[in-house]
Amino acid sequence: MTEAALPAVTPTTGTPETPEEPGTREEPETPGPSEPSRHERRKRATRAAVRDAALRLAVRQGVERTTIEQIAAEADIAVRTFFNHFSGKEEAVVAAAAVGAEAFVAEFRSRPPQESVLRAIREAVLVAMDRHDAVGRDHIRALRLMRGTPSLMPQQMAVLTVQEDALAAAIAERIGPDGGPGPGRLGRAVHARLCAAASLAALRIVLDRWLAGTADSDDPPPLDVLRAEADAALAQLAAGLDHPGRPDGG
Amino acid sequence: MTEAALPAVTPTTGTPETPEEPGTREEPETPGPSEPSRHERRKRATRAAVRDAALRLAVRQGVERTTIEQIAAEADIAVRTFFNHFSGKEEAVVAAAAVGAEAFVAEFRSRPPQESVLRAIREAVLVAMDRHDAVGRDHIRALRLMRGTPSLMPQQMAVLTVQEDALAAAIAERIGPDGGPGPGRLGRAVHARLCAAASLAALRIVLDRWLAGTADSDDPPPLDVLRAEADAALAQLAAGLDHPGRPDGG
DNA sequence: CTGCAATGATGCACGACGTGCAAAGTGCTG
DNA sequence: CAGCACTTTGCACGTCGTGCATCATTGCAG
Repeated sequence: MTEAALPAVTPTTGTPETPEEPGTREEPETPGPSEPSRHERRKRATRAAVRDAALRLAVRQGVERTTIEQIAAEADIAVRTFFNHFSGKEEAVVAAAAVGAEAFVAEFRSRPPQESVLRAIREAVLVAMDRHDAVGRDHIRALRLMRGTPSLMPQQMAVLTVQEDALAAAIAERIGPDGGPGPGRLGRAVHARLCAAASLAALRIVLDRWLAGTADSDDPPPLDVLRAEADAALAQLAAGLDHPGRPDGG
Repeated sequence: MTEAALPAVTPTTGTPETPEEPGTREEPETPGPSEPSRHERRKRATRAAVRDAALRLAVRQGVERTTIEQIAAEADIAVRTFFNHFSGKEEAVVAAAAVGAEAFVAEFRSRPPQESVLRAIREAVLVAMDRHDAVGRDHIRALRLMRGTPSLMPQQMAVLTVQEDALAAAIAERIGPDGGPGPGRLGRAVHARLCAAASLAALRIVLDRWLAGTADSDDPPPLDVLRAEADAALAQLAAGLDHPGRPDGG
């Protein structure tokens, strides 16, 4: 399981956004039109540092015993700055869960256009899972933290909603403009969002079950079980919830 | 639209749980085994009073400008007591959204056993919507508050999760024990939860769209549009997301 | 290079929030 | 009635959240 394994509910204990040391990196002469300014990059780096510090502390000592002051100290910022980035510690802890989701949506966008929506989602999920096979202890601990801390649940669900937005937008583009063969009685936007929401819910459910089945072991759980269940749940959505076991035909 | 119209995202501005005046109600000689104790009834009444006060104040002046002290005063309790019931003001405001959901699940449970899962859900939704046809101004205001206040979203999603639990349990009972004809490649529990989560997501999405379409009007929105879209979305889940427009056959 | 505007970080103040604890009030049982 | 369980309450106090002004960094124009 990797950072990009599943949207939303998959935190990372490392950061792909390495905080930049001022002055230690060679600067391009002129930033390209789509390249973030230094301001923007520093801001993102600070945010990532805070997010990762929050998760580290929460894994180490539990969310309830983690204070914002500790997070700020760990990230080497002022407490006041913490609130420039997050509304509270739960949001910071959970923010790590969002890290891999952009890659998942990008993978979905790059699927061949002839694949059906749910087929493309299924493939994107499998690709994301296959990206790395290493399952680290720290990673499992973070997942378990998320699952075992009720106070994190609202923010986890909120993160899921943001990702639902992104996936729905990608699906809407895939379906194409209204008037096409697409969504039948539902409008395109509703259909896209329905696919996104249902798929993400399926992934959430499957991940939760998988983690539940591994609660008492320090060993990395069998990833192929998770992979198979995710695929089966998505296939079920494709084929129809009133038709259990039906081949999805997608 | 009524209290029981849709699960989770439908608040009420009145309370079906009338706070009891101590000493003004005749007591049965002995509480039955399933009848709540007075302790329990008082606790529930307090909770309902707080919840309703929170929603009233939030509708009146906005969530951000509503303090816990105001809510406590409005509900005539101590601030300390507020925290015996809710973790924060957002949870209190959103708690009203959960009021009608038990009735919806009960309606689902009472559907004829030969109906498919999604058919039973569809029928329960339609029954719940038809229970009352009056759409009050206060009610629409509450719905719009929920939609227009980002800080409420995590707690709204959390409420949805609780109701997903309840609906999934009901669905699992309906499906029957594992080993039956039921869920195919997915286990019974996963299938039940998948149905619950996807259905509730559909209702959430449809309600959101409906409210978006009524944002600029004080008039009650056309309820039959909401009814039709909810039914169409659930039918789509029944028939398969990769088969837009397919009759659901359920 | 200098000046200026924009932006993020920071210190500070202070009201609001969240929690533990003990006391008071209420309800139930024997 | 006494004892016990449960809910509410007052209080203390650390933590949190926000507004505001200042500082530091960055990017741009002249």
